Amino acid sequence: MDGYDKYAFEPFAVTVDLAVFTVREGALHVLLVERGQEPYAGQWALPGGFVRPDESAESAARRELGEETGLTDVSGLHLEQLRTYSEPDRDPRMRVVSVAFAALLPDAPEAHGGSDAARARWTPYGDARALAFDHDRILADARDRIGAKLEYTCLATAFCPPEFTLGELQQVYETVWGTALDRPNFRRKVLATPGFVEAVPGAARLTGGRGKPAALYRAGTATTLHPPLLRPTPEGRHA
Amino acid sequence: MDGYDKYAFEPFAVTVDLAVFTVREGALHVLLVERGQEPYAGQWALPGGFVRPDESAESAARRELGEETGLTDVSGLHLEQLRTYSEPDRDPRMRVVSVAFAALLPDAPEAHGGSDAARARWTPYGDARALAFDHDRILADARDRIGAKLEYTCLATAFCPPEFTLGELQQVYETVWGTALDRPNFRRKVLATPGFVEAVPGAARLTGGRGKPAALYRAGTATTLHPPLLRPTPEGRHA
DNA sequence: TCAAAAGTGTTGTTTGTACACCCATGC
DNA sequence: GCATGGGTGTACAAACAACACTTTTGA
Repeated sequence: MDGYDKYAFEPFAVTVDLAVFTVREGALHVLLVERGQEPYAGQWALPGGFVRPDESAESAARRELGEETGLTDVSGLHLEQLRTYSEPDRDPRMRVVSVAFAALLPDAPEAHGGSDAARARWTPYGDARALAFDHDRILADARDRIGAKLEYTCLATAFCPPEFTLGELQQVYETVWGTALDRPNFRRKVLATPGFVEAVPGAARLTGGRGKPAALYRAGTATTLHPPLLRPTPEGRHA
Repeated sequence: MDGYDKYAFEPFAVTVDLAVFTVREGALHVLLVERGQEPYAGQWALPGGFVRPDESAESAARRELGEETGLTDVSGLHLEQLRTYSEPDRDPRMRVVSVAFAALLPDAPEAHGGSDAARARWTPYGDARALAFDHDRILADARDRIGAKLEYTCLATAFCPPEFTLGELQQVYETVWGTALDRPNFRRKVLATPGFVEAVPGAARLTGGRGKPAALYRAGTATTLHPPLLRPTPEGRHA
């Protein structure tokens, strides 16, 4: 920015909107809140709120995340800025610029209507439609981004509890991408990437009672995947 | 966002900042402007300006791009939202939230100090330091993003004129990544990706007089690269 | 005739993919 | 035993990387 011109300055409201995802029962879920006031009263929307004068958008997003999910410690959760939505007419009341974030949760703690949200609910991604404002668009963008980032980052571990099995990790990929993956190959690929996961020595977990107990892993220190873990081409992408 | 509370509403100024890149003489250049006013008077900064009440951040960015570069038609240029910078103290005067964009130009038309910019200048990326505000950070983020997107999108053609040779395209990759690529393999890879480039029938261009004339290509219709064109691992990345 | 840049061919290695198969547990 | 999910092996195919070689131009 440049040129400090008081007359060029126009007041904007700045908000954050959050697309909070989790994997539950093999399906991607997103956290929605029911609006209490007009406009869009009674409709579902992404959680969010105003950025306060003394905080950054990131701080505001993390604060809202705690308020909406009821989690006491959200410091370790994955929170990622998506993009900013600034169409002049996106809010009928006034000029509101919204910084959108995507958050990934290991498992779904039951949401409780927080602060200013009438009700909060985990909703299967496919059922989240006709949201308030431009939240349909934001949600779709968030999902695209998450899916793409699974390919070349270690993001998937953010969906898992501190200790997890490779089967659980694979389920994250399969759920977000909506495709089945070959287990042996997935396993090799993950283990061949240094820093993606590290074994928890000796530990094992029974997977719902049935089957052989699986070894446990923790998230590693790496953040990017080289080479990437490409999703099977759905026979219609370029290349 | 949720909860229409007049008291929660705080006025923010919203600006756009642009990291405008071009490849010139085998080096990555970025467009900088010299600040005329305090704060940071006399220092270099990224071009940008206030978002007007009736336009989106994208519109503002494109408007500024035209004003700063002096280009009459910026409609076809690549403009991409990076992220939003919202630290409370990033501007000493007041609360300013800035939406950052990266723009890619085919070749460097000489910049002329536009509207509110005292002077504008193309600067080699490495020489762009000690910029005003948090622009060092924004610029570094922009460069990282561009480099990463070359791997899995067709972005590189945005650095090229409407018709270009494969050698020119390869130079874009080499310049942004700072690594040499094997020409035969690069060529095969590009041509094997449907929609990346399409041949201009019959046309050829002499490359600075010397050497065999090269075939000309246009940007194709694809936007993503599958599989990606990974940069040589600099022996220190994960995996 | 040489340098420079475009373009083609070839070969060995790596990676990915699709399986078949064994292991440990609960019922 | 058998179903279920974890884990290993293997063989074929595709992709990648390195580099030798040919072609066409200007000087």
